Amino acid sequence: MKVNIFDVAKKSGLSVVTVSRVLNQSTTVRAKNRDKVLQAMKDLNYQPNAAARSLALGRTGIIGLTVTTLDDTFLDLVVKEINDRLTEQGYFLAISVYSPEEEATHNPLFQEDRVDGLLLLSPIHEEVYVRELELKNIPYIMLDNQLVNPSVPSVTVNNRKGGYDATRHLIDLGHRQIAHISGPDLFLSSRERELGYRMALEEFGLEPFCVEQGDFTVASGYAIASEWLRSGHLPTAVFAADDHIALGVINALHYGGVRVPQDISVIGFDDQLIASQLHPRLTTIRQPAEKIGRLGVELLLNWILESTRPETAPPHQFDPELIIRESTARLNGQDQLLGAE
Amino acid sequence: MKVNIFDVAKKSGLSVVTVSRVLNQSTTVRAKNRDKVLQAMKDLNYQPNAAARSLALGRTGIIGLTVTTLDDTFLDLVVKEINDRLTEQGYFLAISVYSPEEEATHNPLFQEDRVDGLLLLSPIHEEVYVRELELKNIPYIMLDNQLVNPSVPSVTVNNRKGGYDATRHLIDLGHRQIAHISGPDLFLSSRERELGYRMALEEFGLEPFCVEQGDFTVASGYAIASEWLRSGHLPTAVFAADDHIALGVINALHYGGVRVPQDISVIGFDDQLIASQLHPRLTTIRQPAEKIGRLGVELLLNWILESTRPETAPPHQFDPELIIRESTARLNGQDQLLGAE
DNA sequence: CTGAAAGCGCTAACAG
DNA sequence: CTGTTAGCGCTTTCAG
Repeated sequence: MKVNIFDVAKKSGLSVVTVSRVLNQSTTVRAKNRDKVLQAMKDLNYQPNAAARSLALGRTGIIGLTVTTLDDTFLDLVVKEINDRLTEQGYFLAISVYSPEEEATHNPLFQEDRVDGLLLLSPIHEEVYVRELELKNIPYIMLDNQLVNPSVPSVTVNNRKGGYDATRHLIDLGHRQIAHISGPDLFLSSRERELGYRMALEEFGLEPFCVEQGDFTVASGYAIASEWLRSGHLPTAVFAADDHIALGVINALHYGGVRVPQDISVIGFDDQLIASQLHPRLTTIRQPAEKIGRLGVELLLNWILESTRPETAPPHQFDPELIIRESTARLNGQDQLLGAE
Repeated sequence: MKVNIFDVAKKSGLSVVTVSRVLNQSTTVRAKNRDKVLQAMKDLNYQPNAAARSLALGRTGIIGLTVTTLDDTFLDLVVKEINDRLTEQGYFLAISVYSPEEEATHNPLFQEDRVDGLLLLSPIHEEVYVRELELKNIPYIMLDNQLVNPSVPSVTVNNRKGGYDATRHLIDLGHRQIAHISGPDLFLSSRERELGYRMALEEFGLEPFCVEQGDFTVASGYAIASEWLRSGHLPTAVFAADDHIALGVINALHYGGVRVPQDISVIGFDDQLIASQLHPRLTTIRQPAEKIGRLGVELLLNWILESTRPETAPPHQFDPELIIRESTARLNGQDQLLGAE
């Protein structure tokens, strides 16, 4: 049943080496012979064995990617970019979903050398993984990671600047009573976004209206804004640590008869697809997903091919981008919406 | 640098065979020797080579999964279930994202025998893949596929029943002017959901209020509902082919001053996470993601291990489930919301 | 319970 | 341009 390279050699009347050469697009094969080989392959329905190939070559051609969830626009974009770049270079991407609770050592991507390198996207307990990877000597790049460890190769987003820009946008619109709903403290990105918020306020001699802690879900934004409505103590603008929180806030405000952006401005973070489609279309901070993916692949492949660990200083970091849509407006604005995207 | 099984054998003073036995949890190794081997492995930081293993065993232990996108709650749930079940069985899941435009033959998962089997989740041009897989003789299962080909092993959802149940729910609430926004005609699921809708109406001697075609996006739902508002010709209830469309409809209606569910009821399909968090929390038809994943794995593993192609008759199909939340209510209901989940 | 030897299927020198 | 010959690292008979 299983047909191998010898069968093809026999059938084509040539040697296995020639067959192998055809397989590897070697140019040193006479056209006539190549055709013979190709014909034999087709006739026998030959499928080269990847394991044998990897063993002989000492490389698998596979790059692993770990993610914690799939239901997310940002991840989707990063992954698609990675996939495209990798395919371009003749590598194949294998994604593995793992829950943060699982032990790093349990992830089969780490177990044996199944991959030539690893990309870790938005990892949670990255220290554990780093230790494991260093021990196993697998090239890897952290993408959008949470820790700031100068010795770990990583591509990150300047969340502080994002937080600053978001807040600054609100200030520039005339707002002075600006609330912030943060993400879980566990995440550096949460802390950085909040820091950016505080920096912007400080720069203008403003105090935070209030800082509540959310958890990157619509429900948390909804609950917090509902509480504001109940207490009757409302800010004029809100910077939410992510789009889901922002959607929850807008949703609650609508229910409370408060208009966005006429009465209250709301800005999010991430540029989730859905947030750009629901009205008022959300003003937000977009993460440069493609750039992250592209650079990640570039650094990793370079490490693998040149076997030189990428420089970590200066850190590879991208600035996020302010996307102005319809959920923010000038304070007391007479329905004066800012330009949409 | 690279340490192999021989190094471990030497270091532990035993043979490679014994080391191999330890590696494979063989019970026929003296405890003392096992310890020696394990110690040597640790000392040398030994990593078994997956390629060599696969080559010798004739199997990779990897199951491939192809998806077209990642940004989706349903896919996320299915994938997580698959991942869990596979891990349980000692298999490893490798996900591959591919655009429908790519040729099946370009997908590296298909190229060489890298995987022991393949799961195709919500495939688009499945015929092409089927042909390829059959040719290459790779065990596979289609999950949530669009074509009804009785000879192809697949696990699907009864979309017709889902469409029927959704519509029936609206009818039971007293609605008679029920509109439908379908998905792209290309998808069997779209056509089936619409068919279910028509069947339910017919059963009660009702005519469709209207059937518009959407494309599974918030924007399409928004546009269509906006058009209704403009024309002033509104149904009392809407069955949207998916949650995103439903969200768009609700969003547009809100903007038009029409209340959901008091004035118009809206039901979706899929049970996307976000739709259950935004208010009014969406009444919808939930697809049995976990069941699909579980059965898919079961059938595939059975095929691989017993080398018997799964039965395709009767078809493996699950019924979706009506989830009643807040976006549907009795016709002319005095704010009479149905019970929430 | 342990080990020597023969592959698994393919590629990389090195000759011809 | 083509073929012979060794491995790549691991598992699996089959003896001991």
